[in-house]
Amino acid sequence: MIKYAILGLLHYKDMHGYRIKEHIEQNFGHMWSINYGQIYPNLKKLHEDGLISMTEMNQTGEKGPKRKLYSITGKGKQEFSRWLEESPEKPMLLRDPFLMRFVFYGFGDSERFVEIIGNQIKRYENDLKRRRKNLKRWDKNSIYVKLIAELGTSLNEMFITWLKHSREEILKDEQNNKKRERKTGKRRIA
Amino acid sequence: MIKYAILGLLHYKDMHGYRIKEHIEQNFGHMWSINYGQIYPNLKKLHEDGLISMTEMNQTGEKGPKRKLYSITGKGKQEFSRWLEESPEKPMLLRDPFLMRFVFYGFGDSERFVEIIGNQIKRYENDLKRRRKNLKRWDKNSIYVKLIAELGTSLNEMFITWLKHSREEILKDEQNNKKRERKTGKRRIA
DNA sequence: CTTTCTATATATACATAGTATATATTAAAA
DNA sequence: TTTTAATATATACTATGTATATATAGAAAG
Repeated sequence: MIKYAILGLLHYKDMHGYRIKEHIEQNFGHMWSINYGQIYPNLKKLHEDGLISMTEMNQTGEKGPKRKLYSITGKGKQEFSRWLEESPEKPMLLRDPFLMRFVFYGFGDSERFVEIIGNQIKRYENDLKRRRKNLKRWDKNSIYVKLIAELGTSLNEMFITWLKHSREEILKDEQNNKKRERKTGKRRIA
Repeated sequence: MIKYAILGLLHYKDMHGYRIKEHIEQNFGHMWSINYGQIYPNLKKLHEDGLISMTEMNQTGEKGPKRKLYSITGKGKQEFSRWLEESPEKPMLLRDPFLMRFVFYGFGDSERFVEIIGNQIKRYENDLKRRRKNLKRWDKNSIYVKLIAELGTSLNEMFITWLKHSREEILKDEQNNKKRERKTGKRRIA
């Protein structure tokens, strides 16, 4: 999939590897991240397959070694369009180290987990502030990029609501458990 | 992370590889999927590290080759608890072949994309029906498992709303573009 | 009664995604 | 003139995910 993301960016503008990462961070950093370890091997593969072409640049007055500027080829544009108009097979995949733990929170100390949930709420409330501030920035972009940014804030809002709801439910559940313990205790004494 | 998911399931109950997949599909199939290619190598590694123990079973009256039943060890429980009480570092990661394409829809034929968005809406509306039906089933489980199921439906609802909103915005944008074309056409004639 | 089918069960090879780190170049700062 | 910082590319390694191979035995078909 990253292959096509890179192809799409080169469809928009010629770039070298370092610039691709910069571009993604500036424009999609709120939802997507990428590493050089994914970029350079993919550029190499795309070049071998003839989907992109490469020119070594002799830039002056710039730091660092020579840039390798990549352009999408005709073949590349064709392959990109083919992919773009496919109806995607696989469903959305949500991976999160917090949610992975959440499933098993029944095995541990609920007080600690209420604390961790608090941390998550803080994190995503900060994210949301930043996203809302950036939303206006996308107005000049294509509606598609703007809509993706809107999805980001919606997801964020929904998740915060769910986190707060979960915290309440866990605290309620904990109090019920304590009550039950007290009752059992009394019976034992009696 | 899968390492800890498996450890968590074995914390709940002794299982062999095949059963682990079955269990995940029955209980978390709506949000999580796993393959034997992830399960068996992980079981092997966990066993080597002494976090789980293994007994070959001599089951009779059952199909297939001998099962290898795994149990979590004391060391495994310790390692699992350590992980469980960690505050997760990395943020949520949403990966979706549809959203990856969505970013680049400005490069292609909007009519085709409206069609694809329609397919997505159908898919997630079916998912939502299934999820709502299953929600009651989680009442008997731990509140954590139940809350995760609720998150699933919330995410689903939010995404459908966003898809419908996006479809409208794209159609509106298309009409604006056509109007602009007609105006430019007139000017050219005049 | 023996071949074929199906479900159970384990295992490995391979591809893709993601992290960590090594290396080179040059401008600017100390 | 050595060090630091930014630019730029590249590779090694780990984790995740897909595809496929292999084995066993009950059930069904002929």
